[in-house]
Amino acid sequence: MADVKHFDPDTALDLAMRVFWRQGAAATGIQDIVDATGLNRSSLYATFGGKQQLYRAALDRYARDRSRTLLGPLEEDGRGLPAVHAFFERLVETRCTGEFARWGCMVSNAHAGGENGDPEVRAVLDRQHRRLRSALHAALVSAQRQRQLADGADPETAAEILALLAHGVNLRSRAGADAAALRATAAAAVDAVARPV
Amino acid sequence: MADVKHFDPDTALDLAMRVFWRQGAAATGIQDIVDATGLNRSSLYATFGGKQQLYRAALDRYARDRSRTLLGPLEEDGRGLPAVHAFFERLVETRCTGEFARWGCMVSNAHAGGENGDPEVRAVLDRQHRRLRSALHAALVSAQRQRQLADGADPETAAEILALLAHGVNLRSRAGADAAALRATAAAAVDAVARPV
DNA sequence: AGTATCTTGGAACAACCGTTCCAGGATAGC
DNA sequence: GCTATCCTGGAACGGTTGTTCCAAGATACT
Repeated sequence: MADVKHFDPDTALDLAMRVFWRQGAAATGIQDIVDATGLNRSSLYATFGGKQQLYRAALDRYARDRSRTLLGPLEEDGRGLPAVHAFFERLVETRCTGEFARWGCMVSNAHAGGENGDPEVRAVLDRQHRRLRSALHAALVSAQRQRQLADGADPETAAEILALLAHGVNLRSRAGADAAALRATAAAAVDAVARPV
Repeated sequence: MADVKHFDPDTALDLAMRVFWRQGAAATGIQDIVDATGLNRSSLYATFGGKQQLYRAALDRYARDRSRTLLGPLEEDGRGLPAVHAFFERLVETRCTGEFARWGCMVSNAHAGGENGDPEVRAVLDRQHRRLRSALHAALVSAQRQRQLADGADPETAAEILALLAHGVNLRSRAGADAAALRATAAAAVDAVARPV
């Protein structure tokens, strides 16, 4: 009965996540994880099971973190259109600072990379996309109820457009994009879909 | 004076491109290229120089092909807004058929993957994005000149929004997306940005 | 203190990575 | 038919991949 680890699995997962985030799953070796966490191979395998399972755990952790800080407020904000605007401002703000500016969004990266070959990874990706889409949809329906949308506007279509746009914003290579310009673009897009033909 | 290759470098590059497209650069081994092309390692290295240079050549070839069939018509179509609509219909159409449906767009994949660490790769990506953006911009300016846009519409912003949207459409993991729904979404987006506040 | 149980460090594994090398085959000019 | 030149096949390179194994260390209970 000496099942006390010499490290904190939670911090280790956090460090591992950062490596996968920066390099992608394919380009990351176990050695990189060992170097980053300071853990031993044995401990890694005993705790997380292997590279692929560790990547899954890291991606899941990232997705939940990101959902909490980005989607949570949108889901709880009942103001309608202003809530959507606030969401995109948060998105662009975080997108252009710190690790996001350098590495893009780990979920969006996984969407485009070979990582999505794994069904379990794909499940996380789908979950995240559905949650984004439905949060936007709910906010837009709320906006419609508060008469903030032009007559004939379709919350369904608008949510889909904005969800795709959010993915475009998240692309890694557009890291150098001007934050102010991106903010203006996103705001204009929200206004555009709110006042359709 | 026996500098006659026993194979066609062009077909070989095409086959290699398909492998890189499907698997990404990091997940593709030289062996995969050997299997796909039927060539020998020696011939590969003598002709293309190495893995990274081969990937660059493949990406460049893909980008040019795709530009020709997708962006070319947009650049030559002077109808304005209908040209933009036609572009997105072409985009969604190809996006939902054949290899594109299975593997996404090689350029968009590279945007999100570790591939864009290479400056030369990034150059190809930037070139492609600029061309997309400026083709959309030109078409929207033309639309404005033909009074197809609402007063106060900004072709600059609209082009940026639509370029981001195009990237979102191209994401690999959204492969199973319903073509008709995607078409409708894209069309609605074009109409939305054409008739702003 | 003794023992059982888990964790840790580090070596070792086979398989594969991108790349290089060289002998032998194929071709073109003489 | 000979020779010079390039191309091809395949072995081989050192390094790295993800994973496994085991002895040694650390802890908690009796």
